[in-house]
Amino acid sequence: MDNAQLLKGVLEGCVLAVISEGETYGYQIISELEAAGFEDIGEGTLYPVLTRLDKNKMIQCRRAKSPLGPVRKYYSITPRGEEALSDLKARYKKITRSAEKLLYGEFDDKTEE
Amino acid sequence: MDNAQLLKGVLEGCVLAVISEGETYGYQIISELEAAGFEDIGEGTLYPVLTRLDKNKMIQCRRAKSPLGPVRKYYSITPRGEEALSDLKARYKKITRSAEKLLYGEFDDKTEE
DNA sequence: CAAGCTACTAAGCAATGCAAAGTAGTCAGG
DNA sequence: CCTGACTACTTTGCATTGCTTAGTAGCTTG
Repeated sequence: MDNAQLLKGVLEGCVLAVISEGETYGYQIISELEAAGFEDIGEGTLYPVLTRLDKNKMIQCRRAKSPLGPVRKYYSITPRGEEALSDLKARYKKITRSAEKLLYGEFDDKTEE
Repeated sequence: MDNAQLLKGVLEGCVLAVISEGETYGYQIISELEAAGFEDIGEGTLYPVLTRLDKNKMIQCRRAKSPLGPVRKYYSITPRGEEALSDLKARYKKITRSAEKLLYGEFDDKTEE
C-alpha cells in the first residue's frame, strides 16, 4: 500500500492545521495526526515538515522543558502560516471535488459554498 | 500556486477513472480532466502517466488512425486496472476524510457508507 | 550504570508531476 | 509546393516531498 503519494502536500497542510489549533510539539502532533486517521506517520516524516514550515515562516518555535524527557520545541502558527493554510484549504477542496467527480461520479451533495 | 504536490497519486487515479468509462486517448483525457476542474494538465504531465499505467498493465493500448491528425493511441482499462482503481478509491476516501477532519473541522456529514 | 521512554536530527532514496523541447501527421492559404 | 496551425505523442531532466534508517540526547527507574 503506497499512500505516500496521496499524502504529498496534504500532510503539510494537516500539520499546519493542527498547530493552528494551539501551540504544540512534534510528538503530540504525530498522535493527533494518528487520531485523525493517518497511519504510520513517523518522526522521520514529521520533523522535516516542521523544519520546512519553520524555515518558510509558517510557524515559529519556542523551546521549553518537558516534565518527562528532553527539551521540547513548541510550535505556533504565524500570520503567514494562517494565510497559507486557508489558501491550501481552498485549493485542496477544489482538487478533491474534481477528483471525486471523476472517481465516484457526479455527486452534487457537496455544494455547501 | 503549487498544486503539483496535492495532485500526486490522485491524478493517476483520475486518469484511470476516465479510461474506465470507455476507451479513449490522450488528448481527450486531458480535456476530460479539465472539464472535471483540473487546470493546466499538460501533455508532459499526462503521457508519462499513461506510459506508466500501460507498463504496469493497468491499461492496454490500441493504435488507430485519427480523422484529423496523426495516429491515436486508444487506451482501455484492464481487470488489474479496475482492481487498482477501486483500491485507490478506498484509500483516497480514507485519506481525504482524515485530512478534512483536520482542515475543516469535524463534520460527520460525510458518513454515506 | 544499563534499559527504556521521550524528543528531536540528519542523510539518502523513490515516486511523481511538470516544464521544455522535439517528432510527425493532416489540412488550409498563399 | 511551402508554410503555419492544429492534433497527437515522446523524451529528458528537474523539484518537491514523504519515507526509511540511524543517530543523539535528556530523563527516570531498577
